[in-house]
Amino acid sequence: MEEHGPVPPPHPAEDVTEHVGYRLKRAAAALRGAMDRALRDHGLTVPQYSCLELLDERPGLSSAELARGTFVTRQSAHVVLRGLEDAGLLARAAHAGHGRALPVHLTPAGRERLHAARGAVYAVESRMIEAVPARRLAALLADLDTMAAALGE
Amino acid sequence: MEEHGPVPPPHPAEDVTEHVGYRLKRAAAALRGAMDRALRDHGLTVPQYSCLELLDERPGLSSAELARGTFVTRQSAHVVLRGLEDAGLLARAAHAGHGRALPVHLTPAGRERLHAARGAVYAVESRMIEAVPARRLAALLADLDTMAAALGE
DNA sequence: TCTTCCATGTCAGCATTTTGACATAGTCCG
DNA sequence: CGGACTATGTCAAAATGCTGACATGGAAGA
Repeated sequence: MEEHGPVPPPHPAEDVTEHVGYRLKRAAAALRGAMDRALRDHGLTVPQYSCLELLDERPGLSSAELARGTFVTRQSAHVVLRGLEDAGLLARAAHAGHGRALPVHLTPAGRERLHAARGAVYAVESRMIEAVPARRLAALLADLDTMAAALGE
Repeated sequence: MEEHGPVPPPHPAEDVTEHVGYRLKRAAAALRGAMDRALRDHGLTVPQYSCLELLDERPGLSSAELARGTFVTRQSAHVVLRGLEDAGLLARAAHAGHGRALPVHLTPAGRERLHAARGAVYAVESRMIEAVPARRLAALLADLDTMAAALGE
C-alpha cells in the first residue's frame, strides 16, 4: 500500500523547466540510495567507493584532484581518504612528487575490496540502464554532460 | 573491453566518467551548485527553496510529505521547516487536521520570497535546458523518471 | 470491539560536509 | 630576481543530514 505516488500537479502543462531539476534530483537520490544499500554489504560508503574507483583508474591522483572527481570539497575528500587509509585500502606518499600534491594509490587490499564491491554497483547501474531504451543511452549520457557543462561556467 | 574482472561492466566503458552514475552525479552536483549560487542572493538554501516551491503548489502538505518530496528524512525536513517558520515564511497548523500530520502552508511573506527567488532558479534551469536539443528534452525527462523508478523498488 | 500495524512528529546522538582560514610550494610574469 | 597569483594540504568550527528511538493518532483486520 503505497499512496506516496507522485500526485499529479495541478498544472500539468506547467513549464517543464520547473521539473527538470526535480527529476534530476530524484534520479540522483534514487541512485545514491541504491548504491548505498548495495555497498553496505561491502563495508563501503558511496564517497569511499567513488574514491577507490577513481584511484583504480588513475593511480597517483592527489587529494584535491580526487575531491574534484567526486564533486566534494578538499576537506571532505580528506576525511574520506583518512578513513580509507586507516582501513588499509590506500596509501599516501609521504613526500610530494610535484608541488604540494601527495600522490595517492590503492593497496592490494584496496583493489581487492573494490573488485568485490564493483559487482554490486554494476548491478545497480544495470538496473538503471535497462530502464531506458538502449538507443537513447548515448544521447542521455551526452545530454547529462552538456547540461553539467552549461551550469559549470 | 579488456576488463576480465570477476564482474563484467554493464556496458562498454573504459573510463569511470563514461558511466551513467558518474554523469548523473556530475549533473546533479552542477545543478545544486548553480542553484545555491542563484539562491544566495535571496537568502535561501536549496532545501528551503524546494520546500517553498512544493508548498506553493500543494498547500497543506505535512512535514513528512514534504520530506519525501524533497528526498530527505523527516528529521531533516523538520529542521528546514523550523528555519522557514522562524523566518516567517510559512506556518504550521497547531492541530492536526488528519491523523498526526500538521498541515503546513506559506505565509504571504513566504509566497513573496518564493516569487522573488523563482526567477533566479528558472534562469539556471533555462541554461541547463538550452544545452540539450529541444527534441530530446521530453525523452530525457522520461528516462530520468524511469531510471529513478527502476531503482526505487 | 479490540488488537495490531503503520505513519507521523519529535528528541537525542552521531556522521558527514561545508565554510573559513592559514601556511606552504610552485608558477607566471614584471 | 622578486612579487603576485594559484593550487594544495590541513586545521577549526559550523551547518547539515542521517540513524535510532519513542510516543501518539488512525486505520485495517480478526
